[in-house]
Amino acid sequence: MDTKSKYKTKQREYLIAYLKTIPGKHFTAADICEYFKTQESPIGQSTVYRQLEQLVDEGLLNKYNLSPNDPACFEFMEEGSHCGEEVCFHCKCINCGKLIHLHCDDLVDIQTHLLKEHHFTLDPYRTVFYGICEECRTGRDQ
Amino acid sequence: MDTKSKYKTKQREYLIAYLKTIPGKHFTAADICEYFKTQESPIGQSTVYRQLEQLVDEGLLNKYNLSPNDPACFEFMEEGSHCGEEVCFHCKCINCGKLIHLHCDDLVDIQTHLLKEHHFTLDPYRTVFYGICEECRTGRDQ
DNA sequence: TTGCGTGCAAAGGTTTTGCATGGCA
DNA sequence: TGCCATGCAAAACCTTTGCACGCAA
Repeated sequence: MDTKSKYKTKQREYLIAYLKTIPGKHFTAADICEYFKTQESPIGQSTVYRQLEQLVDEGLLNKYNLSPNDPACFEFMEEGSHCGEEVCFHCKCINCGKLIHLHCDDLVDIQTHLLKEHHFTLDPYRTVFYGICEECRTGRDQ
Repeated sequence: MDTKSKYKTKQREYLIAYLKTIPGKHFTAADICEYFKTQESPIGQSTVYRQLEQLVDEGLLNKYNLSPNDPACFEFMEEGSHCGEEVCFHCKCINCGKLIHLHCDDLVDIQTHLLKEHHFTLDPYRTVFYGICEECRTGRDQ
């Protein structure tokens, strides 16, 4: 599937330039729209959605479904960035909504296990572990 | 937090009765609405949403975020059912959309690992593993 | 010149909410 | 009787789509 964009537009250029300034950070399509509203050349929201989708297809961006009804969350995966080299997992706290990055080789074993025992190729960039973070667990009796 | 319902209404009773007939099956709020439209006593959609949410809080129902923009997916966890005794994980194929149940003790180790090493309490009933299923992997060159 | 990318506005679909009514305890 | 649950309609929300225009190649 050739999902690469064929034209190099200013909007795409500016978008990627901005994304490169926030590697590993999480953002929504609305965040991007907001940011570019304050810039010289705003980008229409349709374009933001379309470009983000395309960047996901191209592998430059990861997209997470954090909660139903909440906006999709993206993350720029710069080549050579801290998330680019090793596998990066995410944990999302059901209680406070915090999103935690995990770089742990042990979790890579999950991939191996799922593949060997269950013939399922896990995509860590799409998968989010849901649960309760430490603060929420120890802070209250839940 | 006391999230238990205080009143026992007919709608709630009928809803739970129906859910008990489809343990382990996946359904959306719209599915429930549709079903009850064909019954003697339909249930308003607000009520369906509110009751489903409540049942999730009570632990009788699991709720999954399968895809952004797609309706939330629920699953009834009957006590003593095949998913009630042991931990049940889910894998969702990004390609064909298939949802796979997994009952695997090895995956329970993930929970232990996440808790001990990362102080994160994984909730397997909320977590979905995304990836590529065997058919999609071997069927094509992806 | 060709046709893809853009942007506006509107539509789409799911979920939530306001408010009056009805039903459980 | 008191108060929660219901149901309708409308709103809210994110995202997609139609279409005309503009711009890259």
